[in-house]
Amino acid sequence: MPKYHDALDAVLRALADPTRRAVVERLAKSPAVVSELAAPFSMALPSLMQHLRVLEDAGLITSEKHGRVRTMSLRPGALDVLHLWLGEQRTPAERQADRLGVHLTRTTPKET
Amino acid sequence: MPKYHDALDAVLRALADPTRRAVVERLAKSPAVVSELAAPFSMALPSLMQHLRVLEDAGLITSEKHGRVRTMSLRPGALDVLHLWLGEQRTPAERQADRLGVHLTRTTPKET
DNA sequence: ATGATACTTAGGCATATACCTAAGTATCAC
DNA sequence: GTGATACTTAGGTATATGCCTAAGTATCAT
Repeated sequence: MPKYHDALDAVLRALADPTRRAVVERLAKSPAVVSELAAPFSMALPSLMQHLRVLEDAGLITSEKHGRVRTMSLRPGALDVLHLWLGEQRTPAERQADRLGVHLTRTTPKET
Repeated sequence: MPKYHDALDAVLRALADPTRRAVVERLAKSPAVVSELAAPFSMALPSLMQHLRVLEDAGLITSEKHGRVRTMSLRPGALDVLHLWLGEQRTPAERQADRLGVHLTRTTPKET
């Protein structure tokens, strides 16, 4: 029953970390092998690997190993669950605006 | 410079917790006072308050106190930053599909 | 003024996270 | 076979997170 929520939870937890988000951003461009993914970070390899595992467990990425090289890819549609949830959290006011096809200029958060 | 990323980070961290997500979902319907928000949870009030604070610090919700009652509301547009980021993480294949106006039937995640 | 309400503040604790180093294991190149 | 390469596995640590109880503070009701 809580399939959807569990998936959403895993995805959000995974994306809550900057390193993992950076990996997702990189993989959005194209697949890459572990060492390529690790290169931009000052982190030890095992640490980065943990992040990759979290992403894979969340279903955000997939991997395939050929020889000693593992290639990681962003799972197409993996972010759909988030997109879906996001759509449900629109305030009544926003829904109204949607209906009218209005684009509101947002009141900015406080700081510029 | 990292304004956007900081905001995104705060939002994602805030949404990574199920309790906080539940609060957001509740507030998406309408504003509510603290005790209303706390009611559905078995959690002690101070614990729930901490969550509310995280949400407010992330800019997801706002609050106003009148007398001894504090009313919390979902900040319209607060989730825009996430929506935006999400749009950027589409794979080349997905972008292609977008361009064609194609709706792919997703390969489901492994478990039904 | 007195008690009940509706939060708030102030510690404290236990588990979860993010990292690291050291020591494998499997391939690949010679 | 040997060494280099590309991960993997196995602990271990330090901080962050989530939750709690106890003790306020500010309002509101009588």
